[in-house]
Amino acid sequence: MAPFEVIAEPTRRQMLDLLRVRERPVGELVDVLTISQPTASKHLRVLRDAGMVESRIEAQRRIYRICPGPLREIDAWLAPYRRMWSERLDDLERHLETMQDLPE
Amino acid sequence: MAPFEVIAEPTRRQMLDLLRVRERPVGELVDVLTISQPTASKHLRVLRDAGMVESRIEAQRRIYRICPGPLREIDAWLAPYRRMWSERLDDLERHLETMQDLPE
DNA sequence: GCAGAATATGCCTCAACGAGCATATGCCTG
DNA sequence: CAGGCATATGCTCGTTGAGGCATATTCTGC
Repeated sequence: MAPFEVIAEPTRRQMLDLLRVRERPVGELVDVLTISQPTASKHLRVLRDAGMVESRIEAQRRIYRICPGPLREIDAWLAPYRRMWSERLDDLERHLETMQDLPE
Repeated sequence: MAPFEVIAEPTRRQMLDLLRVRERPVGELVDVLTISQPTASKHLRVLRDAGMVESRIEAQRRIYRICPGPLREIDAWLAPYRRMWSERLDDLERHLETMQDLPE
C-alpha cells in the first residue's frame, strides 16, 4: 500500500503520532485509541508492510516503534506546494510594506 | 472529503502537480493524463469541494487553478516527523565527526 | 505440559470509491 | 435557433478497505 493511502486512515495517523513520542506495545495503542485489538493489529500490519513501523518482541508483548523514512515521499511531494505558501507570504509582506509606505 | 483522502488518489495528485505549474482547462488535463473526460470532471469536483482548486469560466471552457491552502493541514501533521529526520541527520553528522576523531 | 496473557490472522459484511457509459447542461457560432 | 463544443452529472458495476467476531499462535510461569 502506498504511503499516501496508508496515512489516509485517521487511526493509522493517530498510531504514528503515538509512536512518534515513544515506542509502545499493541495493548497500549488499543487502550489509548479505544479500538479493538484485531483492528489495531491490522492497522499495524499495514504500517509495518509500508515500512513505517518496526516491532520488537519482549516477552509476550510486541513493542512497536516508528520508522519515519517512508513519510519522506509525502514530504517530497509536498515540498513545491510549501514553496507556494512562502511566496504568498512574501506577497503579503510586500503588501503590508506598501500599506506602510502609502497609508490610505 | 478530508485532505488526506483527497491526495491519496494518484490522478488527483497529478492534477494538482499540473495545476501547480499553471492554470489549465479540463480538456488539457484530460489530454495530458490520458483519462476520460467524466473521470477528470469527477476528480476536479472532489478537489474543488476540498478547496484545493478553483474554476473560472472562459467561453465554454472552465479554467482550473490551484488553491494550496488545505495542503497545509497535511504539512502541519508532517512537521514533527520532518524534525525527526533532521535529528537523525544530526546523529549521522555527529557519528561521522566521531569517525574522523577516532579513525579505526 | 497447561492455563492464561498478548497478539495475529481468517472470514464475513458493509460502505465507499473509482471507472465506464449515457446523458444533461451551458455557451458560442453561423 | 440549430448544431456543435466543453464540461458536468447520474447510474451501474466491480473492487477495495475497514470493522466485528471467532480462532490460531506464541510466549510465560507454574
